Parts: sequence; C-alpha cells; structure tokens
Amino acid sequence: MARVRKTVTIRDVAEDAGVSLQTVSRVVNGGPNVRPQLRDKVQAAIDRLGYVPSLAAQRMSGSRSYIILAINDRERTLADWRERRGTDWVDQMLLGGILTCSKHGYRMMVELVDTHSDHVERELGAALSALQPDGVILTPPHSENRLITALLAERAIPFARIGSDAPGAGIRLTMGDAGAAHLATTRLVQLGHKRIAMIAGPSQYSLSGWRIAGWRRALAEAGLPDEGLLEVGDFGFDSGIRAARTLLERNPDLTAIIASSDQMALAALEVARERGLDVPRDLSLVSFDNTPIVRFTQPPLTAVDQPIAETVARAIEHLIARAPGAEDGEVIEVAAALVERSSTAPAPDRG
Amino acid sequence: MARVRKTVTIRDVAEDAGVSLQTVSRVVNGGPNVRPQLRDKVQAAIDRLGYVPSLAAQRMSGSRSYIILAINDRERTLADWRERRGTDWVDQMLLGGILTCSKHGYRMMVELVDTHSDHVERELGAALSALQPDGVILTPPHSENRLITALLAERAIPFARIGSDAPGAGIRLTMGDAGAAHLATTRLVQLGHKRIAMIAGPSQYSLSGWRIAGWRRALAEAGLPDEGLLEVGDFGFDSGIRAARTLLERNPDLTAIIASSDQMALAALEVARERGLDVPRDLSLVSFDNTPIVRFTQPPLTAVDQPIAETVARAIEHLIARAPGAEDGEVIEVAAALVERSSTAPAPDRG
DNA sequence: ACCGATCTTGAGAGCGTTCTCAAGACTTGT
DNA sequence: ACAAGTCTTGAGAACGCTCTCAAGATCGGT
Repeated sequence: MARVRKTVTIRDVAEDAGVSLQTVSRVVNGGPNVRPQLRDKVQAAIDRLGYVPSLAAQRMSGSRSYIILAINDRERTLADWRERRGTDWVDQMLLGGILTCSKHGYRMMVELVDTHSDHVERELGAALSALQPDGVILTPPHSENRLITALLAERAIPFARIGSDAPGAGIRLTMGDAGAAHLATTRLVQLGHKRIAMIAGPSQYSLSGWRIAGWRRALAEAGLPDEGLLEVGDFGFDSGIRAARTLLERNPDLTAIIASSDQMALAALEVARERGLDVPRDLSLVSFDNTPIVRFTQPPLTAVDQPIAETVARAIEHLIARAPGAEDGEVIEVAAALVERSSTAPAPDRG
Repeated sequence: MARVRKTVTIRDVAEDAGVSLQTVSRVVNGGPNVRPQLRDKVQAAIDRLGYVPSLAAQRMSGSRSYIILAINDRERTLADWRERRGTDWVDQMLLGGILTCSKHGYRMMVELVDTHSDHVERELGAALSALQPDGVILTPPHSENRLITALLAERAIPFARIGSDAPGAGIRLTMGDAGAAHLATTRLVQLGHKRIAMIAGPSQYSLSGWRIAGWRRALAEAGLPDEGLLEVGDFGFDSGIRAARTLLERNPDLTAIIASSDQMALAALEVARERGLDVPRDLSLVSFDNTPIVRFTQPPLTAVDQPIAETVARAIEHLIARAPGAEDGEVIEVAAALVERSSTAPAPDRG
C-alpha cells in the first residue's frame, strides 16, 4: 500500500523556500515587487514540490474563482442528445471554452437551464451562488432573456451574450449571421439562381431576423424578389419538411433554398427527393451550422460554418482578461464562412 | 443602477432563523438530530433568502468538492473537433455526466490531457490539485494508463475506468463490447452471410480485443472461418479505406463487414462505392458508435449504439454514492444495443 | 422524583488562499 | 549624511463552511 500523499499547500512551499506565505502567493500570481533572486528560489520550491494552488481556497480568499460558466438550454440539448442528433452547440462551446480557459488558467463549466420554466432565475441563481463564476456565457435563447441578464447584472457578474440583438448590459457577440446569409445568397445569385427561398428560424431568435435581413439585402441588390419565398421553422427536421413542401408547391420555379439549420436542410433534401428533384441539378441547397452530419449526406451539403468555438473563445477572453474594448454593450462580430460542397450548382437551364 | 446584492451566506440564514451556523449547516446537509420544528424554520429562512452553499467554502472546510472530473484525450478530441467530425465521446460523456451529477448536487468538469506526452502526470496532477475532485472518470486510452491510475491511487481519489481490461484499482466499466460484436455478427449470420470481416481498432485499446473476441466467438458458433477476415485500423477514416480495400481484394466472396468505428464504416461504404458494390445488396455493413452521422449516409448505417452516456452515469453514481458493490476492482457491464438501419440485408444469392 | 443515557444545539477551531497594512531595507535628491 | 520616498517582505485578519467537542435539554426506567 502506497502511503497517501498529503496535498502540497502554499505553506509547504513557504517553509521549503524559507519565506512567508505572502511571498509565495506573490510569485504564484506574478505579483510585482519581488526580487528576482527570491522569486527564483520560490519558483524552484514550487516546481520541486509540484505545488498548484487550490481553486477552492483561491475563491474563498475573495479573489477570482477561475470558473467560466456556459449556459445552455436544457430542453433542446437533451432532445438533441436523446435523438443522437449531435449536440453541436454543446461540444463546440465546450471545446472552444476548454481550450481558451486552460490557456488562461481558467476552467469551463456547462450548466443546463430550462428556458421556459418560471424558475429560470432560481435555477440559474443557485448555480451562480454555488459556483461563483467569474464570467457567464449565454447562448440563444438565453442570451435574449431579460430575466437572466438582469440577474447577472444584479450580481455584478460579467457576462457575454452570443447571438442576441437585445440591447443592455454585457458584451455581445454575433457570428455574422446577416453577412453569412448575404454571402450565401449572393453566391447562389452568381450561380444564376433567380428564385432563392429561405427557411428561417423562429422569430424569437435574433439571429433569425439577421439571416432574413442578409438574404433580403442580397436579393434586393440583385434585383430579385422575395415574395412568397420565406418560410419559418423551429430549427427541427419536421418543421423543415413542412416549410420545404410549402415553398416548392407555391413556387414551381424555385431553384435554391437556404435553410437556417442543418436539420431543416436535411429535411429540404428529403422533400426534394420525394418530389423527384435532383440536388444540386434541379435544386441547390445551403444550410446553416455545418455540423458533422452535413458532410455525409448525399450529396454533401454546402453550409455556412458557424464559428461557435471561436466566438466562445473570444467571449471568454473578453470576460477574463477584460480585454481592451470590453465595454458593456460592445458588439463583437466573428465572421462565418461558407463551405461549398456538392449541394449547390448553377441554376438549371429553363429552356 | 440596481444595488449589487451581497452574496447570501450561511451566517445570514442563521441570523434570520435565530439559530447557530452549525444548525443551518445540519439542515442543509440533511444531518440527523434536528427537531422538525427547527428544521422547518431554518428551511423557511433558506428558501426566503435563496441561500445556496458556496462550493468553494464547502470544499475548503474539508468536506467534499462536489466535482467529478472526466479525463479525455486532448489530441484525439481536438482532431475530431477541428475536422468537424463530431466529438462523440465528449458530448455523450458530458451530457450523461451533467445530468447525473446535477441529480446528486455534483458538477462535472472535463479535462483534456495529452496521452503521449511524458508529462501526463504533471498535467493531470495539476488538475487534481487545483480541482480536488471527489472522483475521476477515465476513458480509453487513459483508462489503460498505469501512470494515471497509480497517480489517482496515490492521492486516494476514487476513479472509474471505462473500457479497460487492465486489472488494478478503481471501478471498471465496459460497454459490452464483446457481447455487442457477438450480437452484430450473429445477426449477419442469421441474414445468411458466410464471409463476415471485421475492421478492428488498434490493439492498445482493450475494447478492440473484446470486439474481436465477440466476433470470433460468433463465427465459431456458426462454424464459419475467420482467416484473412480481420484488419486493424486506428478508428480513423483513412485507415478504414485501407482496411476495406485489403479485405475486399483478398476476399472476393466477402459479403459483410463490421467496422469498429463510424469513421471506418463510412470509409468502407466509400470503398464499396468505388468498387461498384451496392450497400446493402452486395455488401452489408455494421458500424460501432452510432454517432449522428451514420443516420444520414446513403444508406443509413446499421450500428452498435455505445451507451456512453449511460455508462458515465453509472460510473458517477458509483463514484459519488459509493453505491453498494462499488468495491475496487469491480467490473460493471452496460449493454450495448444494435440499431438496425438500411446497410444490412440478406446475403446476396451466389447463384 | 432521580440518575444516567441520548438528543439537540452551539462555540470555536481550522481548511488554503489572498487582502490590508505596517515595518524594515534600499534609493534618491540635496 | 539626512530626510523623504519607493521597494520588498511579512504578520494577521478574512473568506464561508464543516468538524470536533462540550453543554444543556429531554427521555426512559426505577
């Protein structure tokens, strides 16, 4: 039986190096005003003993908690997960978060919260009290929730809102939704398409509006109409089926669809198949999100890649470093990219 | 400007209820020996004030940290993520973990560790010192790593190893790999297949061996040969391409392949396509993992669904509850299921 | 009623860290 | 060489909680 090793504390290091606790603390935190010689001696002791400060104790002593909390929607996450749909937001956030946090000595935690329940405040409040995070990242639809932002403001916890339009406290980040929709639409225009429809997300999401705006602007610039070419879904597969059917029935001359989620794009692909339309020969398709599944459909889908991980990374850096310009109310835009695969092609020749 | 609310501490509750800190603590922790009347009074104060204990303070005072740490391989996770391949392990673990943890008042954190670097110990040691988790969950290949298990044993941190054969400390959990491979193979035998190949994972992974064993046993039971029908990949797409080509060239009468990962199954599908073989008419295909992508291929793949989330959930419950039978060295088996889709069919008639 | 055992409650220390503040060691300017 | 700063270091309190231990309240048996 190996003897259980006692935890190495700051006191052990102080004794080993023959200095006070305070000096060790200063060295650990890179504080100023420590003579180089002493600093080296302490650092040597730290390395030798393998000392790492206890997060809990650091938090206790009134300094930071070194925890960033990401809030996700429980219902949607669980549904995605249960149906093995791919929990894109969660893993993208988590990875972007973990990487960025660890770079700065922070940790990321994910909290699932019920958006629609009356006790959002209660649930979130409990998490905040327990964890006392140094920052919170809100994704849609939580980033649009007034109750939540008010709660965070009241507790003076810095937070970042991703994909929200609502003004107010907190840094805001967007993933260039309008620009991406504009880009995708313009690309389809270049390919000769004249009737380009959009299946949008629900209107409660600010990003739905941005995408519609980008699409409209591109159409207007090309002198193309948008009447009858917009349908609204809920990001899910079934809503995509309904929307795609409606669009294709109403517009016999439709040659391109932009869907506001991969699931809805998959649904559009399915509808095309059931109507005997070949993608991309008869119908071009662009989706939003670029989750792993769209690479393996037949054909692989052209998609707008949402830079979730990068956006979260940016959010975290502002949160912890209070990076220059991290004023409340500032808006940071991370650009999305269009990944062209095989679901887009020149418009069919209507000879 | 709303006034910033001060954190509610146990002291506030004690004052409000007119009792000592200790009594509040007992109520919060469900301690024994508190008169019902007093308990109710304290509970009322807790509810009124919205008190939630600080995790950091709890940890400090020598009790538990209420943190479960899951260790994942950094390299593999990052590669999966960068290529938008779907980080199945991460999100499945995370979700199973978050759900189970929150049910018991715990939190889950994910740590990415370099398996192949010499400083695994250093990296992991730092995480353990900082977080002081109450339990650690190890997935392959970390669950097979002696250095890691020794480190955890030395620090007396309970840990669970998923998918490892290596004896030693810690609870072990498997996802019924042998059984699942046996099940899949038997199903193919029932469909009339006589030449059933396997593309296995690397031999360092215990689960590779288990799957091969299950496959071999099923073949033996059916009186079928296994010579020349085994190829080894590294779970990745490219290795699957090589393995599938080799198998099909070497065995002209091959009618079924079981791949030990979704990526390798996708590769086999690709190879079938390039050789003009129709799946499932000419070749049946079964994959392992059942990540979201295999539902959207053409045809959708029959797959062994790895119950990662459930396994993690079980691991956590043993770790925190020290559930009955959580003896070190115990092995818990969670059964995997076969999800039949359209990549399997009766063996072609060799007339 | 009385004695010992058991319940219930509270007081005080301690967990590992950082914060505040004060004391001593150097500088610098004259 | 002396006063007035500036650096460097350390002592002690504080953070919010649970642990240990002791004191008072209550109970059961005679």
